Amino acid sequence: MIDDAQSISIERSAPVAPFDFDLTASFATRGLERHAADVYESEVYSKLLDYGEEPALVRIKSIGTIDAPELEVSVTATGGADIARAHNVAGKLLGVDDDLGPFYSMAEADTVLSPLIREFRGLHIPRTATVFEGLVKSILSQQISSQVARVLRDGLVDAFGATRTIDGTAYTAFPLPEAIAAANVESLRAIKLSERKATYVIEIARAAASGDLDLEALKNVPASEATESLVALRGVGAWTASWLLIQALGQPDGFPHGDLALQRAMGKLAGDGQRMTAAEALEYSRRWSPYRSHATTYLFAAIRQPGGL
DNA sequence: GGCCAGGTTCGCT
DNA sequence: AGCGAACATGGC
Repeated sequence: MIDDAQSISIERSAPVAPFDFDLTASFATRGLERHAADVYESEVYSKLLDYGEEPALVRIKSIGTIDAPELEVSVTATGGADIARAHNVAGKLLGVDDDLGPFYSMAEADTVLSPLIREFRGLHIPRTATVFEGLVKSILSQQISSQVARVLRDGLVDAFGATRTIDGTAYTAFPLPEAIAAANVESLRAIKLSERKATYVIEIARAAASGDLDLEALKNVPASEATESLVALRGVGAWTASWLLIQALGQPDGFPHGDLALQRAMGKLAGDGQRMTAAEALEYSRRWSPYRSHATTYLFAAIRQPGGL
């Protein structure tokens, strides 16, 4: 393979301790070497970022410890990529600024959470590179098993994402709204989306690409307002919106009480063993407010473990 | 082979 | 407002 022309910029950064690099990177990739546009292998977390100019490859490795964390972040730019922007996004991908302290203080006294914060100490909340990425991934995940969702996400990235070869390895970025906006329903059906999901994703991509919908702006508004805007989109309900608060918008108190896996986990950990209803899960979760984004993340860390909840 | 997965919308009462 | 059906695919 022939590498594209490139320049490299390396910076060090210190996440807020405690920070477990392996746990956090593994959570971002669902324990896989590759998950959609994210790669985590040989102790390096990497992701090709595409903002419409030339893509930039971010590579992050740990050069510290859980209690004295330090990261080395390299940005490899092909052509005229925006290196400063890539460095800025890189830290957010693994939630380096995420301060676990207040959550841990609350969770220590909680019968459900206290074992989880010990088991997953140093897990930060990963963030998608763009709100669009989080939104599309969430829509693809609706109703189906995580196995099927993975097939859909990988298929979408492979079909519509920009690819660059760097140091002999091919990386693919999450597709830009423009790329999906230009697609048709049939091409998304070909990668196994239902006609309905295909329609929703194309509609949202077109709104984002045209500028009618400014998803990034949702990072700067209150959670209730962001939820209202998201739910107004066809294909987005309460479950999807709450996951976006957690995974894309950086809100502290998101809670997807409609989530079946979460309801099952809470039934086992805090109930009679049977799955909680959505209303029961929501009611129980109030004691974790305003740290429910963290609570959700730690519950899912347990859920996703082999043989987990 | 049928049923269920990390839901949502649409069309009926 | 509330309820049921349809949706697509992979695993058990």
